[in-house]
Amino acid sequence: MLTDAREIMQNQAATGSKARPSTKAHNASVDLIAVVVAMTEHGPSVLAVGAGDALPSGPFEHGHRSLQSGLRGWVEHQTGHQLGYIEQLYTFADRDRIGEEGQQRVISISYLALTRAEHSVGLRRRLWRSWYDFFPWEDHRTGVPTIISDVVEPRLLAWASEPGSESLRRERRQRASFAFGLDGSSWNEELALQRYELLYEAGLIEEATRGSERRAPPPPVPGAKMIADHRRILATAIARLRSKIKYRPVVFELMPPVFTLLQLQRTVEALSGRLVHKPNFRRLIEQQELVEETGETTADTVGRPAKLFRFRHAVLDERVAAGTK
Amino acid sequence: MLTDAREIMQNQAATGSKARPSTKAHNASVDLIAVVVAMTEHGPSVLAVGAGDALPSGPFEHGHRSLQSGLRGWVEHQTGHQLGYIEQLYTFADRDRIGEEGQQRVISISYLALTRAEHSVGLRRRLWRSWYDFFPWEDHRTGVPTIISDVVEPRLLAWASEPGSESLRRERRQRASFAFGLDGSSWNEELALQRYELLYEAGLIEEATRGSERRAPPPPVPGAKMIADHRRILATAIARLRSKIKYRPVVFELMPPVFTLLQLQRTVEALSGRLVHKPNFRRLIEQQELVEETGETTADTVGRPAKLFRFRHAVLDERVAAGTK
DNA sequence: TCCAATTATTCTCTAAGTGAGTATAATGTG
DNA sequence: CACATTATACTCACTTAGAGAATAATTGGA
Repeated sequence: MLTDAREIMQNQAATGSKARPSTKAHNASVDLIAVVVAMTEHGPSVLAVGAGDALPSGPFEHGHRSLQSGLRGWVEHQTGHQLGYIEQLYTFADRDRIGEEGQQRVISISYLALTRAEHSVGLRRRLWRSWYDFFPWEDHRTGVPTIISDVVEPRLLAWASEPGSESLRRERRQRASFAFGLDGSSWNEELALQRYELLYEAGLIEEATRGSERRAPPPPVPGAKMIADHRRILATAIARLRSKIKYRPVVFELMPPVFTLLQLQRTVEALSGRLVHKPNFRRLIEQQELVEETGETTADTVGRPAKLFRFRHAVLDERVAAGTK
Repeated sequence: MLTDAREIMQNQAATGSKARPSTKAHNASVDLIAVVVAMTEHGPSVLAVGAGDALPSGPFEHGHRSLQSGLRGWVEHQTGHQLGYIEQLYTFADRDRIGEEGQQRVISISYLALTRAEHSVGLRRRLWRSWYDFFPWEDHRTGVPTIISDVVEPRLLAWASEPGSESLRRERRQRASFAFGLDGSSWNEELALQRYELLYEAGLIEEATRGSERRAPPPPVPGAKMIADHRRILATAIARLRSKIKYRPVVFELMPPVFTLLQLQRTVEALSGRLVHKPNFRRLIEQQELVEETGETTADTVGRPAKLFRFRHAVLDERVAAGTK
């Protein structure tokens, strides 16, 4: 069907400067990359492979019914994890990765998947790592991390003071303040990607200085590195998830079937990287009718026993907006 | 760089059932598809090619610096339009479109682009069509369109009454009510994609009954058809744009450099398909400081002259959230 | 047994935001 | 100069969101 459109386009393009003489199909290899998130004892964690510095990924194959099922198959077969929720993140073409034939480019399609760590089956090699290992400046649950005032802020200010036009310097200072909540700005947890990109641009991310050996790069800001652009993809996933939990009930994909409201709150806090007001959180959850009581209570720990709840799957049909803002 | 990751994955996969023996690259051809939106005299319009039933699209080429610049190049050279704002929509692999060699699949990457119709240069063949030509049920500016109560609702209810389990029928009724604001539900303009998918699933969209000639399809609901899945891509774009204008100042990409507040309001209304309260709209725009006065006023029409405004481009740096909710 | 510590749960208060209506101002037209 | 028309300003009720205080039900030990 689409051939019609392409022919039309090429006929039109024939009058432009980018006209292509032939109808030869243009080839690329397609990679599927997954950011698989689960809650572990170490906090919000991501499934890593290799030396713990790579996201699961694999080529899109003919046997795959669709992109999404291809990804699902890869992750399930490799790690024994059933992915509950899958969402496409972004598609990009890496300019620097030309295949040997020169006629090949790599298209990477990245996904965010949510699961539970217990869904792990078998003993295959895998690694859950807290995403704050990769982004230590993103965890504000116990206040603004010291790394920001000790390392990030001075280095960004140094970068913003490099020789150049005054307007460039002011713009850099402004972007740094905005992204990291410096000066009067407030911290916005959804800016995870912008923060990573800013540090990358400032040369403070290890991945940014790989390959180009022109001059000695400045020592990078703390945070575990990843191969290729995987850390950027992870930052994209974090930003997307932090935004999404506010208007869609996706947190429950990370929860056990039955949980207390505090456990739910802790999960939301772990994802967003900041604490929430407990009574307000409860009010929000209950007035949205996201959960229903099981009738049971916990007895395991100290303090008053908490009621147990389960997710009301019916809300998925009932409403459009429902989340944990 | 990514080769590392892929090798790791394949080593792991070797223990799974989907192990692939070779490292042979998997090929696909990549199509870029653009939904180019502008305001014309006919309302919110989309750039169509061919018989007005196809979105501009073209293959991703080696000369393209990136996917986005590839798309930009295609559209600019074909239509003379400068695309201000480009945003990736979705990437999908069409199962039914296998290339002649059998070793080929088509990956389509769709984009939403915003421009102004006046940016048109030259006389190349092109066509602006109101997007309500394709989705007549989406325009609620003059009340609920009659097509909903006259055609959509009865046909959907008939579909929801087909033989099957009672739970299936109830679920269908519920989805129809939710998507189209029937019964007690209220209309939600952001559900454009869900509505199209529901009609498609119910066999009421012409594209849904193409190819399969098993039995006589029911007559489709009014609305211009498009080739392949282009109408679905357009629905995705509409939904995305209707959502986005609420929290990001993207409307201004569609506005002339200088405009009145009423013109801005009419544009927002045209996009969202519903009327807004004029005083509240003004209050919102002004308190967000999205615009600044030029000092001039209009003199062209009847009534009190309106102040002219221009977009404050500074807001793009200042804030994260800024829109026309 | 009873008090302290701990966690759960409910309420209140306030500020800010949103939806809807009303009033006033400035222009052109008959 | 009344009047239609569009622009602009103001008000009010209602809902939502942030923050703190108060009360309830447990466990662990003095």
